[in-house]
Amino acid sequence: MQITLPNGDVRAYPEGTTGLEIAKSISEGLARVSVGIIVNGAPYDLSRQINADASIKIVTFDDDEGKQIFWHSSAHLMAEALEVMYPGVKFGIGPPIDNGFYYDVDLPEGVKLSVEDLPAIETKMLELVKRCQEYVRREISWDDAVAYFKEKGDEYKLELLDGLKDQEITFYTQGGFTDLCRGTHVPNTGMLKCPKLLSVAGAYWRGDVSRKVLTRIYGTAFPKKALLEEYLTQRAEAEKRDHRKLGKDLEIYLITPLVGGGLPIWLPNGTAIRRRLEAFLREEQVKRGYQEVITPHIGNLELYKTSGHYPYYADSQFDPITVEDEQYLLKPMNCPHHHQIYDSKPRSYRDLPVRLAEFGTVYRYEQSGELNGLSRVRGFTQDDAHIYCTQDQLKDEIKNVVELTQLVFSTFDLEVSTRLSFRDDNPNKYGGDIELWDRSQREIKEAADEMNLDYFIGLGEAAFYGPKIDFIVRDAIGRKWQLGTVQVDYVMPERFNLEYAGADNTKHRPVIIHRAPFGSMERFISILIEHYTGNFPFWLAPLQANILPIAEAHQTFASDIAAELEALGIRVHVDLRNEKINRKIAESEQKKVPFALVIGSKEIEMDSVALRKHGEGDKGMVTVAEVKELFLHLNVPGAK
RNA sequence: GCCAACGUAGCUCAGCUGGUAGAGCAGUUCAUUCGUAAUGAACAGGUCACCGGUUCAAGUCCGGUCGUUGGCUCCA
Repeated sequence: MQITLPNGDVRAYPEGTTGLEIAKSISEGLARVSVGIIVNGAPYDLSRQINADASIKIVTFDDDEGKQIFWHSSAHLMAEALEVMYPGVKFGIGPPIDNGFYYDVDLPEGVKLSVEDLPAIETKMLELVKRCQEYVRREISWDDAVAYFKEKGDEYKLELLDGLKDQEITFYTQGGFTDLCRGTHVPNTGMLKCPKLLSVAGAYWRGDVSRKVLTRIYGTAFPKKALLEEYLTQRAEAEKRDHRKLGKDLEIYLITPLVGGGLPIWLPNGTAIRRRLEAFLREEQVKRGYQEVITPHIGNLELYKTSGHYPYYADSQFDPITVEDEQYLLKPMNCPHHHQIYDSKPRSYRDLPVRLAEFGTVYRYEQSGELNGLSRVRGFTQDDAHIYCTQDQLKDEIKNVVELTQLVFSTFDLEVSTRLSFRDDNPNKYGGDIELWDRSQREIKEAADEMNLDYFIGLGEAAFYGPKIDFIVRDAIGRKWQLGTVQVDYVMPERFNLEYAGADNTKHRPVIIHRAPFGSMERFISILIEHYTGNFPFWLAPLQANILPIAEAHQTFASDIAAELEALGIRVHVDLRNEKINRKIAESEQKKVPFALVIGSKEIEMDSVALRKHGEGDKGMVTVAEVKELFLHLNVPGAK
């Protein structure tokens, strides 16, 4: 048979040759590190025979597919260790994930597992690694598979088998452990040299709140110790970037139990950053024809009944407040208020698009277990806007807001992934006509294609009133967060009976675009803190320069320079403390202030400052005029 | 909300198998007037998250509450 290699070479092998034999024929070294083989796009075990012409790719841990195989096998290895240590343990699912694997297990009655138990399990895993047990694949009939797990008493695997009738069932066995598994696996446990178990968590069986909570054990594994150590170091480094730590160190925000969980208080430094961001976006919005509005923090419940948000999202709203027999809701979103503004006077097609923007603070009841620093809170401010336009204007308007969103992300050099969030086929989750949905999804996709967006489609991720384009980033420890969003809405115009007079002198429905480039100021800033490791660019830094006189004799000159810079709108501080210059510099660096201006007798003589850039050190003497020029140049959004 | 872990001074942390709380930094005061990452000394600072229980004795053991963290579920 003819085997085509990734580089295009075609080689002849006898029928029934295994992946491992092909690997060996290429090189012994490759055979030693390969974990699987992709045959015509499908992953195969190396031990499995190939019986027809095929294109193949041998994968190692260095390939993404290889990592998945490696970690999936590691999950089985951990399962085997658990079965030895906790006889009677039952297994749910144990897949590979981004940086490792997990296995959901139901431990025997009375057994509780905590992180302290993980080292012992690791030790057992290492013992199994040393045995170099082969992973043996076996095709089995559905009935035999059911019989096996009935005998074993594992109702979770039986439930999984229920969903696999009429499909090929495979078992994998390594050592004494057999699992229902599609594969693929590494040849033997000996390859999984450096396993590391990381954490324990509860997880509902099949993600269903009404079902049993299983114990989920997270782990990872590497073929070399150096790789494991590198990974662990990276994790430790990432923790230092955590916005909750830096937010405290740099006095950006505060959360106190007395105010309430998820209700961040913006400290002066955080407020400075936030105001700069707002000013940046305001300016861009003015250029693009937005009008700014302000709406109250509560609204009559009827408003949200009209919009459909209540009771649709009742579970995640604070309970209504009753005032003089009327019920009010703490504002969970700004849109209905803006619709009232649109509807407050007759609109002509000549007025459209109407673009209403607001930094609007909203309140949502998030479950206590979900609260997370600034990323997930109960009170937050959206950089919200609603664009009311005609059908003809829609696609251009989508493009405009996507362009604005991209400007925002590029200004901060943020790497985002773009998701087109469409509906799935669960009719209960969505409102409005299916034709309108199809139309808006089509329009979003066309706009995205015409803009050459690099996107993926998320089915079931749409809002109840329409599809979205969502921009997603990762935080320091790899969790994904949605930031910006662009949403097309045909439902609210109907619900609020919004109209405009067309050129034909009849009433028409506008289309609404909801959009928020930052998403929430809180979450966006949490990401920025981590993205910059707290080293904010000059234009955003709460304090932009520390002015450091060396001794008392230099204080007047230092204060004069401070006043000159402040007059230019630069945020400076003069360190008049009776401290040595070394300490003043050290503290300025620790607080991550972009510049320090050291002032001594030499500088005064030359009408200069000694410029020190954060993280880079002494830049030498620079005249006061040059400093002003530099700072003004750096003090604009996106400047570097 | 659910599962698990954690909660000691403003911050970072120590406190062995229960015997009555300790360090560094920050703060205050004094001395020092200093040239590119922390000058020295003294002082002050804690109902050991909160409530209850066991015990002669609880920061330490047990239970509950609150909060935080890692996940799950949810996210307009």
